[in-house]
Amino acid sequence: MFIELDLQSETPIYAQLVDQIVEGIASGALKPGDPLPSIRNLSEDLGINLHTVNKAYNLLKQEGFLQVHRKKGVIVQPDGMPGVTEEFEEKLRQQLRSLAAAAAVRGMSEEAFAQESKSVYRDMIMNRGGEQR
Amino acid sequence: MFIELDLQSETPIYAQLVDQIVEGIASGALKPGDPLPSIRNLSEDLGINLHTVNKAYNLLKQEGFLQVHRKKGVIVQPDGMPGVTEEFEEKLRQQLRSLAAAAAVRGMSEEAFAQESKSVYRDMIMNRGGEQR
Amino acid sequence: MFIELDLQSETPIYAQLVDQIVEGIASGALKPGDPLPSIRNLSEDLGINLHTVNKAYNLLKQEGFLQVHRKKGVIVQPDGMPGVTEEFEEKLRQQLRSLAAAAAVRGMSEEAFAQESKSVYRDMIMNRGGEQR
Amino acid sequence: MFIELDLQSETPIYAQLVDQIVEGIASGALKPGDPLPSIRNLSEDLGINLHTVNKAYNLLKQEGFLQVHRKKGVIVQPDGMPGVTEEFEEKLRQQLRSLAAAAAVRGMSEEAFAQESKSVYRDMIMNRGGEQR
DNA sequence: GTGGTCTAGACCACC
DNA sequence: GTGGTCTAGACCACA
Repeated sequence: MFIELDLQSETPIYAQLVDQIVEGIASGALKPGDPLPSIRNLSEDLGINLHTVNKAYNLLKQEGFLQVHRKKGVIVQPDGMPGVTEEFEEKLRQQLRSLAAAAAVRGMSEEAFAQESKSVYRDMIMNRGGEQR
Repeated sequence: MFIELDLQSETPIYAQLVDQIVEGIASGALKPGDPLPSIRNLSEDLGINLHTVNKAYNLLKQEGFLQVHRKKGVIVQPDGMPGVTEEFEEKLRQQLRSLAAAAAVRGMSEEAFAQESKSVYRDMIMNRGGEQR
Repeated sequence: MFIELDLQSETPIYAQLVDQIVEGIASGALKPGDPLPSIRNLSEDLGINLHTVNKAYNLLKQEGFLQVHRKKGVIVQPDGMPGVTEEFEEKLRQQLRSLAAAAAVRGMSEEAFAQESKSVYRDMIMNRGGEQR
Repeated sequence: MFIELDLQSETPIYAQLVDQIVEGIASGALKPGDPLPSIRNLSEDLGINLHTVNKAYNLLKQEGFLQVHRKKGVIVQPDGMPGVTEEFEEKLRQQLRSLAAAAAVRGMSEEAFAQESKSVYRDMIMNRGGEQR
């Protein structure tokens, strides 16, 4: 589980963290029940502030992707991930619309766009069950 | 071409403006050469600040989607839209990755995700050549 | 709308803030659409840190009691408060259970307990429509 | 007398313990003079730390709900439970106020709230004299 | 001027 | 040791 941050990026650090952890779960690098580094450890490793990590963890907890366990610390949700809610679909569609519009205007075809989505998804999932950590 | 702003949204107003104009172009509601409302007019209509509209127009100009003429005012790029640059593809992929990860974690299948992308694109394009304004 | 904090209390400051704002809404002292003091103003007035107020506001936003409006700042949810969700009922019952148990053990009767609940609710609502601010 | 802990809950384990023991007394599952498991036994059964159980027992002793004997070990207060003190009433009212406010804002009526309180109390008491352990 | 983000450093409750 | 809370002070994007 490697995390790479771009401190120059305009997307906030905590959001990058959230993204990468979610991708870690999606790719299978992080499995349900797996422990995550403690806030302090991770913040030190990444050279960022503890509150920034805390914010990311909290967001993921709210979304139901992580649990804060009294004994094990922070772990990946072991009791089943949240499903595809109405709310999520709405947000997904809205973001896709924005991307699709930009793609369409630049001349990318419907097939190309769908293909791109498909391959991105596939690349992410690819090595499920593969790397353990 | 109707523009709807959500003043409570987390996405800044200027970004919503950019999105909706791009979608307008993608859908065919706005065609190359079509005039856009003046900064002053649009800002008044929407009840927002001049600077906000200005920022949106400037971004779109930079991306090559709009032209700003002294005489004709702001018009939709008539000389061919920018194509699919390497830079754009990279940005697209990165955003799709984030969406795909969230979708995958929530149990949405590759097909469902690709299908969603496809249908969003299609809905947007649907009435090309249709409504003029 | 007066807010009183007990800095010695073991309930965190941000939680006291949340409570009092919710009580303000319940009592009618705060009406839908009403603006709340800016984070900086309130934190200064109360002599606490800006982040503490921010946390309270954020929690209330998440719960749907407040909105962060791009132009008006923070306001009381104007589009209808969230209803009685399954989740809320569960939490309510759990907390009532704890209170009821302590009351029962100390010899407070069912009627007395229900009566207490009733009168507390009533006192809170009492001057709805009354004080404006 | 079964105790169930939720290690993910926000309420500390010792507090959950306190709650459940009080509920046990209220429901009649634990009667005055009844013995409670030794600290060591209970902590092992629940798979938690000695200190945690100890803290819970101590709090209950301070409140007058338990007695700790050198010989008999820990037993439920046989000499009459503490009554409804001024202090308790104040705490009760304060907590009810917080709950009532949240309920009111979400549109729960005074009757519904009082009814909920009543039924929670009743469910707890229901099988008094019933199960022994 | 607003909220959002980030840092640095501190104390505390819990386990 | 863990996460949770609070403070102080800073910069930035947005409007």
